[in-house]
Amino acid sequence: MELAAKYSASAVEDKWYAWWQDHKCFRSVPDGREPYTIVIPPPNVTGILHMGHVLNNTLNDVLIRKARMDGKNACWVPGTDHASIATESKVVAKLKGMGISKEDITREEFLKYAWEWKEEHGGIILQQLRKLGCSCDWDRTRFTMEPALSNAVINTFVYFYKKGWIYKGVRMVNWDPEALTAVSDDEVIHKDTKSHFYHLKYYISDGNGNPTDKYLVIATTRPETIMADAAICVNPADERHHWLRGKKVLIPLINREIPVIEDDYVEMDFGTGCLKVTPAHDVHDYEIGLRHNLPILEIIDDHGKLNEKAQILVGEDRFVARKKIVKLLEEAGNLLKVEDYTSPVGYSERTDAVIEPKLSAQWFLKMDTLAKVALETVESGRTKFIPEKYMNTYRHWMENARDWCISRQLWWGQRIPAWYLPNGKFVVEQTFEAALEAAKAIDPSIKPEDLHQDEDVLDTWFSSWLWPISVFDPELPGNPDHEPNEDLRYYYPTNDLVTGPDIIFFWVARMIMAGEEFMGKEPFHNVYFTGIVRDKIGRKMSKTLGNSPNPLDLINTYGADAVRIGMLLCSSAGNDIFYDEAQIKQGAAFCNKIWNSYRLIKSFSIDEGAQQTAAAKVAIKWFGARLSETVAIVEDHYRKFRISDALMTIYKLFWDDFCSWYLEAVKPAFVDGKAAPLDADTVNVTLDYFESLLKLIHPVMPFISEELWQDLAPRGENETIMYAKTPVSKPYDQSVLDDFALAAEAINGVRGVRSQRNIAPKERLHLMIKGNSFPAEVLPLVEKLALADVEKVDGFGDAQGIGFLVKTHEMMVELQGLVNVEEEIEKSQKELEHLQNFLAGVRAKLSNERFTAHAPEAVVAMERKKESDALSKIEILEKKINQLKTNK
RNA sequence: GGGCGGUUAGCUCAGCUGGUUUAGAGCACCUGCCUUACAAGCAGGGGGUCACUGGUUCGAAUCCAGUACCGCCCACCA
Repeated sequence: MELAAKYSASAVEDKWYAWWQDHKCFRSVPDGREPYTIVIPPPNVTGILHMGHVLNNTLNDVLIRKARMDGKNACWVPGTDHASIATESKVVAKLKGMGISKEDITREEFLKYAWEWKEEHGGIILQQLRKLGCSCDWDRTRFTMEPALSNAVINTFVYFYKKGWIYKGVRMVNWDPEALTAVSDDEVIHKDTKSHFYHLKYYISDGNGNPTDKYLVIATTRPETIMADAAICVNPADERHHWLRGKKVLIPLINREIPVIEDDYVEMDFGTGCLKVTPAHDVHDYEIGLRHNLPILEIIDDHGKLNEKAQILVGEDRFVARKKIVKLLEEAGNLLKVEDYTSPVGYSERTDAVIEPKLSAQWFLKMDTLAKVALETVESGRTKFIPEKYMNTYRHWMENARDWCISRQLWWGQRIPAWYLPNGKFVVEQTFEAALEAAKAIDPSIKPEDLHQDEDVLDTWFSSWLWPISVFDPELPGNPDHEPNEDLRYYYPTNDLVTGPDIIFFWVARMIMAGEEFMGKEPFHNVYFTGIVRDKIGRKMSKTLGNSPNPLDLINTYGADAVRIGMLLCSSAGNDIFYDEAQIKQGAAFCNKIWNSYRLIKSFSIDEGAQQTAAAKVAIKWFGARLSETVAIVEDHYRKFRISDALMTIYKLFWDDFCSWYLEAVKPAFVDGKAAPLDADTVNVTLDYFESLLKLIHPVMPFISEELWQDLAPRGENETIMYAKTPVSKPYDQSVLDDFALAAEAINGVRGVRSQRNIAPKERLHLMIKGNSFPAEVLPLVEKLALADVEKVDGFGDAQGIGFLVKTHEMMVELQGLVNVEEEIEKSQKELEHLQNFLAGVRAKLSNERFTAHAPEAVVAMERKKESDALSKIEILEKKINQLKTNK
């Protein structure tokens, strides 16, 4: 293979991804090996890849590839989520564009459009994941609304219904007037919203529906709902309002008479102490209404518009109505004052519409037992959260979990398997046939056409909570008699789940509930929470802000490996990611570095007769130890899910240790303008080291590592780095590392002199090392990399030069006639001063009896070592300064 | 309103079961180099009283308390 000077990713990446797929490298089937399993957090089926996906799936892919190279049977199950609200709203929008309103077509027609949309856009994101390099077992691709998984959802519903945990009830729910559906409490986002506090006069009725001149004042943020008032409520202990007992008041503008009631709920010192009670449009008012048997009058319709029961402003949107009614109230003299007021208002997570509390019949799943069990799963440590801080959040939610509203007034999703009889009773069964039979048991005269299925579908999360089970064996959930199939037995529980903390309740908690309920076992051992990807200035990436780059563009420009590196570099667990393209550029630069180091290695030629240089020998010994040391560190990082640190450790090993030190040490000299051949051992060891590095980096940079690994040596037809074994850390000699560190410091010293004195890199220098204690075996390395003749001397005599200390080894680069002695003295004096200060600090510590008495021996010994080291350095410096002064 | 987490170099973060040469990394920055693997590079260099205040301790970035900001989660006082 001819290698260009620059690495170009795109051809390489497409080639190897296709090769991996052709060779079934991602495929996993149960066997005798230990399994390692991840299920993908299923992206929305019609979604497109965004930076959050890139982060998440890169992490997943790193983990799965690492496990694969560790010899495990790695299985990453991909798939998509039908995402009921998100997808339905996209389809509704598309139909709107075609001039079709959802209300004008039938459920069947709508679903036809929806499936068409799904076929058209579905799975795009899975194609995009391939560009990223994700090694999913595509043969296992699942979709939450495919027949088998839908069936699992229905079974689950019936199972819980028959267990008595699912019930239908009329409740105040969170109504999204835009999506026209109820949403769960968790899908409501409370945002502090500026509004006004309107103080309104309600006149006391004379008993015949006519106003007297007495009035009370209420304060409300929602004057448009006064027409639905059922009472005015005060706290029974509030003496200010005792005169109102038994009185009736008139609703402004419409003059409907309502009673004054008393309830502890009312805060005396909030507002005016008088609360207007509107049971149909406020949760708390609804509760009060129940306690006091108040009538419920709904004046806002599903679209958030006032209906005819409002009597006035009929057909107006609730916010328009608010403005208009304020004017009307003012004209009528009922508006006392208006205050600015900020209060939390609920918004729909999906549509951002202001949630309207609305009374409606919904299906609920009881949470008490499920939550209790799922809390124990995490508290016992059977499932660990990384970072741990999410435990607290989780516990709090689990301890306060409210019943889960699982019905949605949508069409895209699994339809609730409840069938109503004409008399209003209903039956819950898996199929229509079973429902008919059950119905006949209630009323033998029932005919098929008498049964009417519930119009609602189930919450998306009611299907995705089964994901870690249903992707393997959809028959199991809700089917207690079913024996788990081989896949489920082998792959479940999965190992790690990588996901965002924003869906800890929606998804993570509920998967744990379902896992415990149906499998009696946690669905995963570790949950790694990523941060949220933000832009450089900390804003959440969003389509509307337009601050989200298209990952595919980035992959095309920089390559998938570079994009992966860029995302990982700044992603410590649980911290938000501040995305910056510069990091991806850094990734691309790293690819190029790797590429070019390989170009160098490839250019090595072997001469069987050549002797291994002493420098090469030292370097080989050192890098072997360094590799082992680093591999151990990397393994530790992986164990702790510190992926970003693992990457940085490998990055530095590759760039600094291997390229800047090792390769510089072994690379051939130039003779007659040509690189001299090397001995076989050096070349072979270098190839070995390089291969180890490729294997280390492969989980993070799958493409370039495969490309170079394939070229590095002849490979078999089906061989791939994907299944090569992770390098292992072997025992190593610490003194080898220490000696090398000394050599490196000496080399840096010489380079520093060069830099200060502007001495050309190719000019050979003379380095003198005083005494004989400097390790002799690393001297050849110093000679080569410092480009200096190294000489051990007893003393520098009257040689002139620039001196420096490496630990306690005194060295001098001889520069006859080029040295300013004054400067040298000054420099040494400065260093001496610094050391003396340091020594003073150490001695202060050591002379403190309480320190020597209390501190552990090792710590005291360390301080003594510091003291003696400093002393000997000081001695050397003092002598040197004297010498310089004498020579002057 | 309740809870959780954070505040360390220009930026992003390590370090936090207290002591390892008077604080580390990557990027950015500055200086000099197109030196036959790589200018997406090489060599050298500058930069932080570890948010603030107090406490515990022989010793605190690290433990405790308080303060100030920042972020997140939960919670519909109308």
